[in-house]
Amino acid sequence: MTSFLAFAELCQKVEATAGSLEKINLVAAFLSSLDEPELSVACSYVMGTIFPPSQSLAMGVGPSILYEALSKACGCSTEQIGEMLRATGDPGLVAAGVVEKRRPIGFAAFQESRPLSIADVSERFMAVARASGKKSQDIKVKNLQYLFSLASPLEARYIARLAIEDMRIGIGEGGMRDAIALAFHEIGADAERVEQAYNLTNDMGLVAVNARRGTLAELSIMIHRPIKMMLAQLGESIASALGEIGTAAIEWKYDGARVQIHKDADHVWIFSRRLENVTASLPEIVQTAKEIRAQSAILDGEAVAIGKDGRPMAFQDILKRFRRKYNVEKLAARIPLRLFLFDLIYLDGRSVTDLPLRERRDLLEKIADPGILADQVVSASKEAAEEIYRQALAAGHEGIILKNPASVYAPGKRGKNWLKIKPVMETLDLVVIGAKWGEGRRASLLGSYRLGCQDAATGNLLDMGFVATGFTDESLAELTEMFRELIVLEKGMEVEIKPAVIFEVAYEEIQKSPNYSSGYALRFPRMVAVRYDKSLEEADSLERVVSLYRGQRGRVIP
DNA sequence: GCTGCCTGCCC
DNA sequence: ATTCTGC
DNA sequence: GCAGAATGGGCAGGCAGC
Repeated sequence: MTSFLAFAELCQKVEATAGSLEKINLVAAFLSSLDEPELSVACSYVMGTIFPPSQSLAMGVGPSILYEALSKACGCSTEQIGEMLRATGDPGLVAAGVVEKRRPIGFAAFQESRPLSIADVSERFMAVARASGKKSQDIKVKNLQYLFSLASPLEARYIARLAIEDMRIGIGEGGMRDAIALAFHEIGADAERVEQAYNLTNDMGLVAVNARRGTLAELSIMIHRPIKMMLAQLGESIASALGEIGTAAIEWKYDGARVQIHKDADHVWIFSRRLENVTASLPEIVQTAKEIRAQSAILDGEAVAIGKDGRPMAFQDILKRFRRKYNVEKLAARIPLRLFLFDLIYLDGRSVTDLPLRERRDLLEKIADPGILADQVVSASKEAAEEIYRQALAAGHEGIILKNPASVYAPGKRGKNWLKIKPVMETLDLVVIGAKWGEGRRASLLGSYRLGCQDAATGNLLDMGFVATGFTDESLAELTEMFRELIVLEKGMEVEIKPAVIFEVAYEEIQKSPNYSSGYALRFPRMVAVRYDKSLEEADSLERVVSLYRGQRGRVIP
């Protein structure tokens, strides 16, 4: 039985190591020392996941519950915790610091308590996840409290990060893949096989156990078990994408939500991008899938809300359908979803991932009606691609995807065989009116900035959300120093800033917002330039935001 | 029973 | 989702 | 070029507090 302290020490070493090969060596050596149940748990934990998606369990713990548990376990105030968080930018260090100052527990109690094992922690996490109903928050808190009251500072550091499933030690799916391959290579594991097994099961613990037993090959595609979806990479331009791919299969990039449909006779399951089972929310997609002319199949596509005018509804409307549990039929009538299938993964008992796209498409066309297929044009012509792009945007969608017709279906891969092309939107010049202190690599830096537009009628600034990407580490440090002098108010992790600086901000779309005073917010905002040359009065107005909002759907490329 | 906060997950 | 960064 | 980290808006559901 391995102690949790050993796991925590591993995490500490991995976190402190810069080189990825060295990290992988450390993890691999640790994995080799574990028994089977521990191995399964440790693999998930190192990556910062507690439960594989197949278990349909969630911790239900975020910062709020974590800090409540910490304050109760150690007898400190939430204010103290807030201060430590601002100073360290790391929930793990907060936990370690708080546990260190924990009121000492009685000597007898200390003597009796065994050191925490990996299994102990895993049991408590299970109890946390299972708690539901009245008083469930208390149960979650009490279980975490128990762990923190027994933990050393180092253990607490990683219990805290695990509880919110955010490890940040530099090992993700790729690192764990390599570590498992290294730990069990003598039994026939290699990175390729490990990755494949993971992409087909989405459960790293299961993969590790099978790697150790030498049974990786047994993890194969099965109906009802979702597999990782193939993803598109951002292409630079239509011309460069055609240059890479040559003759390409060109499809619209729909503004919808990805669905993976499993059909077995009359049974249908639908999985989302994160491989959640969303079948119950999407009855009309289930119905549509039943009409597929195959005994069994796994299909890939996009669910899109289409309004009465035949045009796509706002993405926000699609969100009202996904994961809905109540009033499903009522919402389905108001926000009907249409299915656009673009790929086939499995057909009548056999995986077709190894077939080239063009053959998968041929099979797909045989089993599905044209009405539920994404249109596809195979062409090497830049003009043809540009015309499809224009049509997609005019129809209110995001752009196009160019696919290599000779490529296999690569689960979980984001590669050059699928390239997405999206328009660059206009930018807005917005006033920085607030900020939030960052965490992790952005500890003690302002890591996120609140933006406002001018309200010409009143002369007030109205906020329209935050921007937190587009900064280099260097620019973030400079901006923090500059804004430090402009802070007018601090509360918690947020600060209010004297309006003086203008950010030029790019975005994909303007959305209606119930959360910001302007009534609008940006979808995927990113900072593209600090406009030192612009004065406050030159910031964009709400009027301009509204006019861009009205004109953005069905946009025409000049 | 209503409201607001928290969490997880869609992009 | 987007973006930056270290390897 | 890949993998990891740090961060965005908005929705439903679940729960707590009133």
